[in-house]
Amino acid sequence: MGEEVKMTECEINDGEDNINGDDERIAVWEMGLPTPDDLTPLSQLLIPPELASAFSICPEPHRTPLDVNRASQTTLSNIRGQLNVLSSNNFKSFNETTGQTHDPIVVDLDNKTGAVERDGPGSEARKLRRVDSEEADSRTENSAEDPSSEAARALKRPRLVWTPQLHKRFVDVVGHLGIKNAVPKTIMQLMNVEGLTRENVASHLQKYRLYLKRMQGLSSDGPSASDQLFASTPLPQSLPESSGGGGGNGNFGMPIPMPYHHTATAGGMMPMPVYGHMGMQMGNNNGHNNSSSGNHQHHQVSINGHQNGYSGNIAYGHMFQQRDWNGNHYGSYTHHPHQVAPNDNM
DNA sequence: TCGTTAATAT
DNA sequence: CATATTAACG
Repeated sequence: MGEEVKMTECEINDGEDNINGDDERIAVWEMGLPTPDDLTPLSQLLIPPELASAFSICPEPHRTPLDVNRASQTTLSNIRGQLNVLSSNNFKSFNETTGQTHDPIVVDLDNKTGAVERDGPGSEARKLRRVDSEEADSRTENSAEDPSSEAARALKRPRLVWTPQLHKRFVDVVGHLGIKNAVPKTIMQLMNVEGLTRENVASHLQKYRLYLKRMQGLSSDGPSASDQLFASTPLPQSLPESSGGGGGNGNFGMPIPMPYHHTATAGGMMPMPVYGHMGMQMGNNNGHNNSSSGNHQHHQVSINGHQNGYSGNIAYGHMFQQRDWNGNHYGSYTHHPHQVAPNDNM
């Protein structure tokens, strides 16, 4: 069923530096926030792949700027509240290690299998879709008709792929909050990734915790080959979060990003798509190596409108598996359902 | 309602 | 088999 829809969208805001005053802090945050204009509309919103393919229609109205705006405001409000409550974690520069900043996360919507193919020039290669006997999804759009974007959202959401970037954000936020405050909702809010749900975060958090536990249990460190994603991220020093209300906690702060424009220097990171390979799985870390040897090209319609945003991206969909960046290949892909490989640059 | 944890799906 | 989603429970 779920065919693959890939989406990329973006929206993370970036923060920078620590500020002391709450007000100031907030102000900064606001600056960093995507703001309606920047937020940009996702290119496509997730739409049930099946529906899309069945009807060959492109997604709907997704979120209109208004929606985004609204969401943004909501987030902002929440964040404000949190900032006040959270006391202070001083936000600091974000990635000192990587030296990268957060990018807005982009959710890439791309359809692969079933999508809108109709136009496709030769896209005959339709992977065979299961006989559509009844696959046609009985449920059309009648039930709830809320043309609003919410409805669309409500419909089945494509499988979220935690790209390294997303995970990075996640880890950063968790580290920032401290174990105690790191709960799904808060994390989700701070990540400020559009399209990311509490459930998504909760699920990932679950895995993350298990990972940490494992790690901790097993002697020092040695990121097993497994946990590709986690292995690449620096473990937060789980410090017992202290701050409950007070003020500084012993936590180091992680920053949550702000307004910086990413310099698109020659680095080679652009927000684009590297769809090619790599979903996640890195044995060790990084380096971005995406050579473009990639073969698959999808158009990533990223509509990034952000000016300063950073972009990370969320990805849905399936993709072929990950190959190696360096030369290692993983052998496990028997039949991978789908994964989209986003671009990650951490 | 939210956060966890277990089960189920892909 | 790994990872993400859905269900169940406190």
